[in-house]
Amino acid sequence: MLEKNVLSDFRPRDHNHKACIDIALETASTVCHERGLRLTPLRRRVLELVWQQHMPVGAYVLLDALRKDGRRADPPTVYRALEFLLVNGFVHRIESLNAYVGCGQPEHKHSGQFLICGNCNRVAELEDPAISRIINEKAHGLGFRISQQTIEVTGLCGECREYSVS
Amino acid sequence: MLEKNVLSDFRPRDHNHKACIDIALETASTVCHERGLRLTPLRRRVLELVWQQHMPVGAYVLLDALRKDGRRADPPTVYRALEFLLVNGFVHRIESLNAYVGCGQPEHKHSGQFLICGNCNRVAELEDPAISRIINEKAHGLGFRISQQTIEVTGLCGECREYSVS
DNA sequence: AATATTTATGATATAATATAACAATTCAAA
DNA sequence: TTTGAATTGTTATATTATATCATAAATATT
Repeated sequence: MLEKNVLSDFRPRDHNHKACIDIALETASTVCHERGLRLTPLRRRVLELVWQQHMPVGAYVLLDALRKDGRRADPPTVYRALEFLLVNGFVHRIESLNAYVGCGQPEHKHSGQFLICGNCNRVAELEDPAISRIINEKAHGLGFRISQQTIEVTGLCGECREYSVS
Repeated sequence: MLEKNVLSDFRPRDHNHKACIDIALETASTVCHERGLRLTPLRRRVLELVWQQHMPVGAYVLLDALRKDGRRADPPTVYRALEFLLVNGFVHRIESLNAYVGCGQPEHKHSGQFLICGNCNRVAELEDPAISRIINEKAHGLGFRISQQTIEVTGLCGECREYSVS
């Protein structure tokens, strides 16, 4: 079972990933309607491509995929779509990888707390108030006002630990 | 007074910064001697340049500065020096800025927890065990084994808050 | 000290990531 | 249905980083 502070856990290799994609697209569509945002075919396609796997994906990988669609695409095409998706919470940027990953909870704004497996490259996203809170406390104690938290943890996911040497 | 979990607080604009640089270079020199590392003139100079301010500095800014020294320098020159300084803990990389900042505590390995002022660009470095611990706990709870934590918080430092609109 | 070995730097080229700027098109409001 | 705004097309370029091989400097070995 998924703990409530885990927005997305490491997904087993054999899960029904099509459902993940469908839900993400459906959610994005709904949220866009609610907010008067335009999920254009391009933006929708880029979001779908980001969701191809539960791994961060680079902008130029997305660009190549768009070209394989037969579409004319240049860097601004994908960066603008990513900008839209980022600003509206449909994807997060993984700073330590210069890459992008889908977010299943665009309904409410959050920075995301990421566990990144260095072996299989899968990502889990947490949104743990205890983590945010303690960082907030420490920052406030120094007179700092937080606008954004970047929390990216690399290591080995449970599955990869089992197959690696201790 | 500096709390013990704050490796370097936001420094007042009028502090004796030459002392910061001197101490950083002296510390690096000592640590290198202890560990059999070679703090070559180039590496020492790059470290000195990183320490010019308590702000993250980009690789190409360092490159320009090396050239102003009259030295022949190309990207690999500065990236190799940075690699040495990073691996040995004399500088940290700020992932969200693609930039580098000096570390005053190279004696023991740590990832660093950074508060980055979006107004004045100064950085404070924490090493707060409570933050690390809670992230560790949550990660372990998901079967994840951490190798590296990237914690970068952007916002406004106390001084800049005072001069900005609430 | 002379030579061999390792480590560091010089030098050239190119890869990978990202943005600026302006034109054309599409969408939506009036 | 025109008008204005938002989106995408298009070209160019900026920014960040690495690969590779040559040279030089430092250290180790004889």
